[in-house]
Amino acid sequence: MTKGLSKSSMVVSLPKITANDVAARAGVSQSAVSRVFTPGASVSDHTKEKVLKVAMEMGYRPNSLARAMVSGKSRMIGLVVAYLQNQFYPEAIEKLSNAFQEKGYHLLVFMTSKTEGDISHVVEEILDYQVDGIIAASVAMSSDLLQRCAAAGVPVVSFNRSQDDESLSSVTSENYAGGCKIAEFLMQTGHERIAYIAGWEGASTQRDREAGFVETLEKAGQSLWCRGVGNFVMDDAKQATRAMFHNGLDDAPDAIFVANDHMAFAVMDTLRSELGVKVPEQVSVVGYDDVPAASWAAYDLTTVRQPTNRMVAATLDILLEQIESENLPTARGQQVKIDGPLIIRGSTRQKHHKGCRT
Amino acid sequence: MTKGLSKSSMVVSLPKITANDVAARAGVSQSAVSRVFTPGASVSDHTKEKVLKVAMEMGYRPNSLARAMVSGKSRMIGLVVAYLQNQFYPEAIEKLSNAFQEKGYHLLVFMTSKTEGDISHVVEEILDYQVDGIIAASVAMSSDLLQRCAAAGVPVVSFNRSQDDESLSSVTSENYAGGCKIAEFLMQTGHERIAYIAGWEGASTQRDREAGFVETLEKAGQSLWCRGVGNFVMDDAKQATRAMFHNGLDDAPDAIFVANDHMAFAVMDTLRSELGVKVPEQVSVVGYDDVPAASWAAYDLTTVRQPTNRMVAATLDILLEQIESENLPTARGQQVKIDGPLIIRGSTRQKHHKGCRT
DNA sequence: ATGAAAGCGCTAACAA
DNA sequence: TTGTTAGCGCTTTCAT
Repeated sequence: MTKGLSKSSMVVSLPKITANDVAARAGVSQSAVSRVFTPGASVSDHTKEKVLKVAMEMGYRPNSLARAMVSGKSRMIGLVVAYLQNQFYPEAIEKLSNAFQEKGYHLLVFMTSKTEGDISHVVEEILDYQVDGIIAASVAMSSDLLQRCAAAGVPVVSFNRSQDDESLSSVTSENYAGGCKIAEFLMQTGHERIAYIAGWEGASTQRDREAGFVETLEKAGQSLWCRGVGNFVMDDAKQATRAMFHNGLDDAPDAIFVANDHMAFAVMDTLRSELGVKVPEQVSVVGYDDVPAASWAAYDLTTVRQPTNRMVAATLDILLEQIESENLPTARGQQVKIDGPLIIRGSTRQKHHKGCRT
Repeated sequence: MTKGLSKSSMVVSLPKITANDVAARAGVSQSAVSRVFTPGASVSDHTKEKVLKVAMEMGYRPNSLARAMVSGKSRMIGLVVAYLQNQFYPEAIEKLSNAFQEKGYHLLVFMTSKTEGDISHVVEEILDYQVDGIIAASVAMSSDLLQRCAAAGVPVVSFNRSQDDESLSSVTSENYAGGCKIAEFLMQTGHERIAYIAGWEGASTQRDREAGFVETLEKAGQSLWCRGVGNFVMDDAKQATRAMFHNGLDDAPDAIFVANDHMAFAVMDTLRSELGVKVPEQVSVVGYDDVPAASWAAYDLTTVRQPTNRMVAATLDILLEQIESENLPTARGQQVKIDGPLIIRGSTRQKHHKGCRT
């Protein structure tokens, strides 16, 4: 034990084993050791064996940071995310993390508020860590931020948000089409006073869902009965719901499309427990995302599924392709939109019940 | 633009600005630049200003990895986590991430399954990244794994799991006391056939909650009416619920304590929608955690709150103290247990209704 | 196939 | 206060 005394006085001896130590004990050069741990390198089976044996004995593992420094690849992906209350994000993070882990990458997580300044601050910090790529989950990247990332040679994918900026790659579901599907379904099932509760109006997902929804309604000669804003948070959604039923059922909607499931739960709670309105008998509710809770019996929510698996796969593809091709960040990003099905459950009534609103 | 041509042929010119570049332009030494960006270093206001100005112009930011290499501090914390479906974890992660971020640390996330082998694999990978500390959220760290971490000088805190191993620091709520509180409450409110649905039996939280619960019951001369195992997952909890009501209400419990909220939701869903059993009129349900959904009107679940804020604060304290004190990992860890209140809501009946089980 | 040597970008003595 | 000088642990030419 005493032989391990570190040179810096006599404090502790935490034997950080380096490639050098292994090399010495194995009787080879340090570069030989490096090559043994470098996938496609040229080493004889003999040295490989020898080195591996010694390395095992000494508990040696290559230092990722040192490797990152010299190779320029940290095998870390920065994930920027704002809000984990909405179940959609934990689910996505879990899948993203697993997918990237399988490829030897790991996620460095950065929480941020939605304020512009905070985001840019966070992105700077991310870049400091020399991440190989960035996933911006539901946060808006300003153009200058994208510039900074491009300048640093770090590809960015926007997850569950798109942007006009054509240089930004993004992965979303077909939000416009999803909105259409819901409108069609509600009209087919005989709803005549169809309302919408919007998410945060700065979000592309919100805009696209609403556009598809409203335009489909109008194309069929039906216009939106009323509209509220929930900003993707429960409290605002509740407020919007109360406003819609302010005069009881008389001029209230007979169907509400809520811009995401998370708010839809709050809407249903308010309807049933606070206002005493029956779902779906008196009003149908539709959400968006198909988060796990949407299928829980207490809500049994009709919704459009966001296919997280495929969204994650697309994100992985885009990012890895850009990372692995040595090319400069192409000025053109990919905009991937993935179609998701309407999942019909019990929060919407199925039949046409004209005037049947006891 | 042409002046930026990189030496390596004529591919791209991604001008990675280094401290050297800044130094050159500012007419100072590279170490001067370093000092400007090192909190407690000695630099004259004059050079500081000059350097800062040039750095700004060139868009220079210190490379965290290089800094980590030489300083031995990466300012990254490895977070190992297994399961994000349970809302408790996203909430905890969000708070942990924010708390550490404020202190200049960031979380490197590693998802893992609960299998022993997978965990050790993941921990090795974490260590490769030279993290300054590890948070194990609801994953069991074997003794040899702890050894490895200790050997690497990396402190570990177990979050929401404790362990007999005294060398491991852990942060949990007062699970035993929580179990007691629930037993007392259920007895006070006149329940006489009290059941328990367990979590995964390998978890300390599960064991402690059950022990407190059952022992309190027994101390009052009441024994557990029946018991099922839900393993902390919804499907198993549903199965356990069905088993308990297999013969209708005759020999069924009049109260169920479910080891966490996540399972309690599944239990309530099964009870109400599948078995047609009324909550709380026919059976009271209690959970544990007080995750956001527990307060949603659809569940309105009586539960014991795990004080995440304080648990996170404790985790931060323990980890930072160990990181910042240069001491060798003390063989003794801290076991912090934080008390949480019983939150009484509508999933339990309040009054004694002997025999009133219509 | 292997070793020697040159850094990656930075911090931390050590002088001056 | 400042510049000079060593490295941190590794990958990667370049010789051999």
